[in-house]
Amino acid sequence: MVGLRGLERLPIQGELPGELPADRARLLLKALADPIRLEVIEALAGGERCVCDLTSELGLAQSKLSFHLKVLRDAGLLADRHSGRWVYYQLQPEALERLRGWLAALAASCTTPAPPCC
Amino acid sequence: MVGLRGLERLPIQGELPGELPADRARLLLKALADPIRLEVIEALAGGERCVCDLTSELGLAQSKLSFHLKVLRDAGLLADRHSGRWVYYQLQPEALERLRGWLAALAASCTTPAPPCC
DNA sequence: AAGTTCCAACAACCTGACTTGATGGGAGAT
DNA sequence: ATCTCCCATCAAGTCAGGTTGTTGGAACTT
Repeated sequence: MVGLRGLERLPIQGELPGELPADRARLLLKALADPIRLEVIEALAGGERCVCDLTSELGLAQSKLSFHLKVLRDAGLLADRHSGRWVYYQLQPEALERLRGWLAALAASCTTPAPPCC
Repeated sequence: MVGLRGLERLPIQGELPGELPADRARLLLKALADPIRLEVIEALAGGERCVCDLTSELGLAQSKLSFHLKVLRDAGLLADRHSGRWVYYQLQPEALERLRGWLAALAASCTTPAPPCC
């Protein structure tokens, strides 16, 4: 599997309190750090899409796409919606926003000069 | 090696024009998506540090830390500064900011409902 | 000069993530 | 009921990325 190593089942979906622990940030980053998943993300940036639609647009094997969609969904980056025999996926702006907040916190005071050292 | 696969030597360091192509974003994300590198990043969030300092604080083999520092540096996330026989590393807020911008663009219109499908 | 410390780079090994192909379930159509 | 389509899941194989130990250069000390 993928974005995991012992922390796959923390309560990911419902977590709005801006603060994002490092482990959670790592899960998001790991989910995003794959070329195919980035294509999926960018395809979904325009709005919700169904799986069959993504399959043909990205030219991926169904099994392959399904694998990557699961990784993104487990990370909380995507939400799925079932309708008939189709499944629609949507990018979750909250997840992106939390990651942005984490990045902003890092940048806040990183330019402090180094102490004398050793 | 790591954050690469054919695009390791694009001009990474000097690139302020807010726009961040997907390939570049992927390089940043891949560099960040590692537990050890996240520890390094967080250690540097407080300000510049020398390598020997990081080695002892994170309890890492010198070779291992050097490997990860190179990945982060190649991605443009870190800048190094040599002084005597010491090397100081600093987090680059511009890189973080560019990534934040990329994330913001993704979130902009991702909640558009799906077209009828198939 | 020789010795020591700090750090980067290399080769070989190894683990874990990704790929591939196949199987199975759910929902609609005939 | 049967068939078809859409999608998730599984097992097995592949391979890129990370680890480990070592080597070597640069800078300072004695």
